[in-house]
Amino acid sequence: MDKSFEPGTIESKWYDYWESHGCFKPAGNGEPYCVLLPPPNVTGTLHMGHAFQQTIMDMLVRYHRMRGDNTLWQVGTDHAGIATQKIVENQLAAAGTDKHALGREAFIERVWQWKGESGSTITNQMRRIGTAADWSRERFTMDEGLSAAVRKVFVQWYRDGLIYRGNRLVNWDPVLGTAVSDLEVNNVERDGHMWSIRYPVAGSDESVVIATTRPETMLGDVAVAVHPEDERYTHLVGKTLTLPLVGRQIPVIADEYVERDFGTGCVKITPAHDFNDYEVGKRHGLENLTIFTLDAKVNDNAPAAYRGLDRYEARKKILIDLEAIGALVETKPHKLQVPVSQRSDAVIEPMLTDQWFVDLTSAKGREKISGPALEAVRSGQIRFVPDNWSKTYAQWLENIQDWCISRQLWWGHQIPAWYDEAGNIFVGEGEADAIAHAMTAPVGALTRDADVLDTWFSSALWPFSTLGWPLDGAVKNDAGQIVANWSTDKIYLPSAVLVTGFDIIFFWVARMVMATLYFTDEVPFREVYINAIVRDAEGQKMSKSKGNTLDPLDLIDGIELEPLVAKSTKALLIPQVRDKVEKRIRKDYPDGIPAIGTDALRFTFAALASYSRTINFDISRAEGYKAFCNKLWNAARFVLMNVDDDAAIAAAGTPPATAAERWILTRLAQTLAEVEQHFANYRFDHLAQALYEFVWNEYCDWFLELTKPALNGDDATAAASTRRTLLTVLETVLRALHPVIPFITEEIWQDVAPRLDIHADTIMARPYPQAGEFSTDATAAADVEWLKAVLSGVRRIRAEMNIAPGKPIDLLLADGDASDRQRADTFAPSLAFLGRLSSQNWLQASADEPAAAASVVGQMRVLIPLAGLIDLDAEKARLTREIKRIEGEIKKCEGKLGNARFVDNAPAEVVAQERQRMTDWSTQRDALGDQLARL
RNA sequence: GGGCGGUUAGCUCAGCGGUAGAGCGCUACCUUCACACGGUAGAUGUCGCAAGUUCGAUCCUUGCACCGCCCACCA
Repeated sequence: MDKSFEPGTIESKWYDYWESHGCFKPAGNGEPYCVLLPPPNVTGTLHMGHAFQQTIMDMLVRYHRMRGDNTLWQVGTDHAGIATQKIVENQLAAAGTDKHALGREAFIERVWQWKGESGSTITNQMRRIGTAADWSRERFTMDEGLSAAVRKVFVQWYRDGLIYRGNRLVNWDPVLGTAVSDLEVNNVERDGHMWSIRYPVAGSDESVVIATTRPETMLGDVAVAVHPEDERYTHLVGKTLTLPLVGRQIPVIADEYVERDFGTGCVKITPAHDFNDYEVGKRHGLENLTIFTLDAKVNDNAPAAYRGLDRYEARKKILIDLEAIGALVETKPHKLQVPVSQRSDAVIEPMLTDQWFVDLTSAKGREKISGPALEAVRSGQIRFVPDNWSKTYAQWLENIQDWCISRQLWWGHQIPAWYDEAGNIFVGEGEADAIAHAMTAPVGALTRDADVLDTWFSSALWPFSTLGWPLDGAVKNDAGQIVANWSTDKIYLPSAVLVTGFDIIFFWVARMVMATLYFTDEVPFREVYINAIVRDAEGQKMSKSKGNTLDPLDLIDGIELEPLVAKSTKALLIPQVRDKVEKRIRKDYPDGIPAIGTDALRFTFAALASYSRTINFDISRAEGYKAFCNKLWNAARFVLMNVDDDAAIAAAGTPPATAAERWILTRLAQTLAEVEQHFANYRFDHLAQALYEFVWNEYCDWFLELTKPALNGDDATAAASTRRTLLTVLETVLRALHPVIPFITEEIWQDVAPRLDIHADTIMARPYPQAGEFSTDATAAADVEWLKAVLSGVRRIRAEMNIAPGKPIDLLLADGDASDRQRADTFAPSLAFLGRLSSQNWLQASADEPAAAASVVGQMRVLIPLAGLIDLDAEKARLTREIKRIEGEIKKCEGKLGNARFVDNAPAEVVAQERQRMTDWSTQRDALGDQLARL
């Protein structure tokens, strides 16, 4: 083995081996355990969030597979309608053309081509993270089987009366030219204005003043509303106003929606371009007057002067014109929330359009779809981890709106609906099926609906569509192999746990619950683990324009400064931003990013994965875990070095010969028990910490050191037994660590396992270790604690008295009892080796006590004679300091024990514990006090 | 407006009713035959503020302050 751990050389070797040998496929007759990968965008690239989330899934999958569960990690990618279409549209634009020039069919062909080129980028990146996913079952949301599932679900919901088509006000993205759902709209605070405009009452000198942030929409006003009990205006209700600039006559209506205290208490009503106004309009039977085209220009319903103007140009002109006629009463700055499309940053324009909806709000929609989804979480059939997210989930479902599922795009699942020349709707899996299920025969030719479905519609079916539903056994991959069989694969439903981010609880999680319950009567998963969001070391969101993103692959492989700068600034078009980012990177990573390897990156993710909702990724922390990998590596080197060919190794089943072995096996069992708990609770941070501490602070710091005297001593039995225990604990802890750090554990295990006559192709094929496999020994544990205490005392004296670490010293023990004497005998070689002692003796009762530095273990004094080593004053000062500290502790104990209410009310064991503490401190204080007196 | 988090060592975070912890960083000493990606010893905290419950509160309750996120938004 090399002197230090070099991750690069082993990672691809083992990944290729595992994948090509089918190690990631479900196997065995154990309990089904399925994890669904949230399918990433097919043309995307891996970011830190993916890497973190996938590491968590991979740890679970590897753990359960080793536990013998029939484990399936279902992977795949999402066609990501808008995102993917946009990329290809940008490519076309760069080439000086556009999708309309190409035509729909050619455009879609072009997208498929792009998918073919870049679709495996992210899955190959996933492989670098080490993900043990069954790639032979990889799916794509637009593959044949999933498309069949989409059609079947759409048609079934339609026939069950749960999908409808309607002309509704929807969030319209005028740049992308499509409707988007409520969830795809962000409200962003922007500086704007509030304008007050005077509307004259027809045939009167009176007028009302309305306030608006969007004066251009006045072109579509059909009323002005006041509160029914607002006495300022009751006399005007029912009267008519003349809409300035337009001249149209509009009524004054009364509606409780109006807040009397806000503005003037008069609200202009534009039902076709505002969601609240739309509701008011419905209540009052008002006309919906659309005044914008689909690309947000003023249409022909407006006066000629404004037609064709963009909505913001129209706003300017209208304000000028209002000013000119004296109708503009006031202009003041106003902060407002602007609805912005997530995908294009365009300001959303509410538009009346024909769209398809899933009914989630009618009595039937609630009973059949949204209600059961709510109930599944309320009843505990689905459990959120951490639990508080179930509240978020429930509140959204309680206030849910119908789901607008149609998108005016080309890339996606085209809606299986046709229209005849009379406008009748025909829905079916194909044209013939649609006609066959219709009440009436079509009038003339059928035309297919041009729209596609929201990307999340197909994602919602992921839990069962990937298992082969509804084309049982008929879906084959390019190699002609069947990828999924619903009749046999449905054992993986419900899946065990969904690992995902809170940002898609509504987009995805809730919709999977709705669809899966409806079509399979099963919940899609039993648990939902909501992982944290990854931020930079300062807690800032990672963003390319800030220059604080990290590419997980750069952490794994390392990257020099110049390539890092080049890559981080490449896509940035604004020079100021580019300069800022470059400056930041040169400051943050003056030497580039060191290669830490996949294992260290994964360990870091595990160590950061507490229940908190954000994690701040700090490279220095990752470097620390790289050191851990190196530590493990070198521990293995030490072990292997000591079990070379002719070294005797005790036979399997031989009881451990030394207390040190019994102690480390005890600690191993305890650690494994903790690890099992932490896996069950998804506390990967505690899991990582428990294993880290065991390996470093116990196995390496103490056990390896304790084996040295045994390995080099005369007792052949002890040496042989020690070799077996060294190997056993190492082999076991490698398996325990494998789900977290798969590569290094496999690499080392290959060398270690054969020494124990364990033969398997891969560590993945071996069972996960269980606490019960190792017997515990409380006596041995206490013995080693004693040894550690004595050595700590000796080392502290050395350090504080400035005795060179390598200088041999004499040890004198005094006042101990029989058990101290026995332990001193047992551990004599260890004490000599670890304490660098030239001699160790018990102080004879009759002998004069030499001047010595002291520390106390229980009843026993640990003495280092001072002669020639140190001066008395230094030791006196040291003892005085120590006694003072102990007296502080005693004072605390006295305070408690002197309080009658504490003694009376606290549990007996707490009081007993406090008394014991008091005794221990007092013994120490007395012993050190005596020592000081002697000096 | 409704909801959910957070505030603990210089930094990043665990702990959550009974002696304040980890990693990184810091100080001193040590190239000892697994490892300097190392070893040994050490320093560092009125656990956001205030009141309450309790024998006892970093931990429970209430209020407050600051930071953050989600949802809904008065035109």
